[in-house]
Amino acid sequence: MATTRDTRLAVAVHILTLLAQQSEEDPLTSEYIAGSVNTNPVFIRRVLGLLSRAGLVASQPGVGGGWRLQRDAASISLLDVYEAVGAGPLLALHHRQPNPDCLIGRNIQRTLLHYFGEAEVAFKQMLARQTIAQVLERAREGELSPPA
Amino acid sequence: MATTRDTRLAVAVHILTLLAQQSEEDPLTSEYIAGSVNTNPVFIRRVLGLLSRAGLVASQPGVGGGWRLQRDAASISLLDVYEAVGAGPLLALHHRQPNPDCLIGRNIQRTLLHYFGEAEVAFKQMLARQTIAQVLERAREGELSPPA
DNA sequence: TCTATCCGTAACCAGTATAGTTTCAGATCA
DNA sequence: TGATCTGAAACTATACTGGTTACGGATAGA
Repeated sequence: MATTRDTRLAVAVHILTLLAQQSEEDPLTSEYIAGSVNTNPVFIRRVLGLLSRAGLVASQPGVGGGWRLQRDAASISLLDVYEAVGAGPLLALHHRQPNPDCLIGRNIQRTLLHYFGEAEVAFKQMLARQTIAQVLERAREGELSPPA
Repeated sequence: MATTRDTRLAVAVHILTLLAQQSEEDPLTSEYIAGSVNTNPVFIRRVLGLLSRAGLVASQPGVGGGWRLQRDAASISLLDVYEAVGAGPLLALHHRQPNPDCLIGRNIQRTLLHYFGEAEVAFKQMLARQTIAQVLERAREGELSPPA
């Protein structure tokens, strides 16, 4: 199956939140994590590979091995995670170069880059204020409120 | 060809900017617009259909027909356009339901919805401040600066 | 040293979305 | 009546996401 949209950020945050509630001495395997996310271990390892390259997690192979956080959950912002999974720009420009013989055509892309860029900055600034520790806390709080 | 990312917002803003510099009596055809965007008229008409349903443009069939703005360019924000083209949420959640037997699994999606939602609001608030009139003005300004 | 476990990665596949293309019915105007 | 333009359907090529299988290499423990 595929349902097509990129879910790597959601999965990455899920993974990091799992690791954040785990003790240092008890790493989680990609198999276990896949069970919580409800997907397959290979996809989890692919995402963990991105997080590892960004220095957010580290792995240990072999019996009793698995993954653990490399940084305090309160120091990992969602922007860190967003950048770690390497998502492209939020808004795409034209696939093909617009017509350079047209006033709008030859200026639109630079202009869009400016305005789209401002919106993306606002988006990232908000992500920068949110941390894995907050996500974990809020997920725990969800348990307290009576189920609807 | 396809290059896959959704370019409808970029194309929609391009279209509206073209129409914004056009006089009321001289509508533009989808064929002409396609020439500026450098794509085919059918795709342009598909996007124009969305803008039309949102009340931003109107069409007239027949000889001398075409498209014109229905609202002042200064009153059309990029958020209006964004919503008109009906883009989905910026950040996807998991494709499959996470494991409900896991604390994180059963709370992560609601939690992500909250934090992702805040980032999306910030993004949209910025788009709401930008107008087609500004885009047109900035595209014209680009002409004045010496080419690099 | 041997074996079980776990990572790391490649390869391949299925499902889906974008947008290019062709085609044609219907509206409008001269 | 005929030229022009919209509106929409149908089909296609391309590319992306993530599911799946497979296997090499590292590690720990018996």
